[in-house]
Amino acid sequence: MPHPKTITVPRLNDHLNPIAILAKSLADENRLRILLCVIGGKKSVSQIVEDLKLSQPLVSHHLKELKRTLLVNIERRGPFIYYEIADKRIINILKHLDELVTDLLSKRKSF
Amino acid sequence: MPHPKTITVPRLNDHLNPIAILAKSLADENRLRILLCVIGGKKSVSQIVEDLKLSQPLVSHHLKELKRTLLVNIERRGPFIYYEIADKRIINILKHLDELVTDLLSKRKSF
DNA sequence: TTAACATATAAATGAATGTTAATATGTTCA
DNA sequence: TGAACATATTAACATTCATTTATATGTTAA
Repeated sequence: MPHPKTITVPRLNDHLNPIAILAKSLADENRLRILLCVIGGKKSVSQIVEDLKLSQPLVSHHLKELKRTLLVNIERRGPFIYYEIADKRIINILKHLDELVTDLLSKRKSF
Repeated sequence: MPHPKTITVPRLNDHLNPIAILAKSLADENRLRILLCVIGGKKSVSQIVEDLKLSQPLVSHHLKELKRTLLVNIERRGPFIYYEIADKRIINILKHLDELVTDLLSKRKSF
């Protein structure tokens, strides 16, 4: 008869390394822009390049990292390669981070 | 009469830099361990050092970064300096990251 | 096959980062 | 004061990382 409330931080300690890897993948502004850019649905690399005004090798580089950390999925269609968000929950996490950082900053001056 | 559902990602795009900075602060396993270490309440540096078996300069260094990104607060009492979590919402965010990364990894093989 | 296009990869570079060892700063108490 | 302790800072180092430039791979269509 364990009470749910007694479990404060379930198993978090056992997964710190993958959590850190995932956080690192989110720790770059251009990667975040790319992630948000493919929220709406699949987009080709060239579409992302055009939308974000970033160089093609830079976008490919970051897409490779996002793919490595499983945050995006790939689909090849003809000469185009389409990327899409692998799991939309990441957007909610970004929203939570945004709320938190906004509150933290409103109480202090700056980073 | 805008429909709520039309707003997909509210304002997230305007805050990508602080979000990335916050994510970077979470992107290190030792910093995550230190964060979890001070969940329960204020802890001195030497207590953290002993709990985590990390060197004192290393703990001080990471605490400085956690403080810079506003994730911990400080209270000086005598020769001791106590650190505590600034906002417990960060724990929920870590839980969400954990759930997500667990699911992602269960579908694929590895990072 | 070749030309044109889409994407990935490689090499190079500067900057940032995590860690260790050594030292400095700051506080308390005798 | 000075000794003992708690914490911070510095210097040095190796490693990682973001970016640019140049080039390679792969696909389609003529």
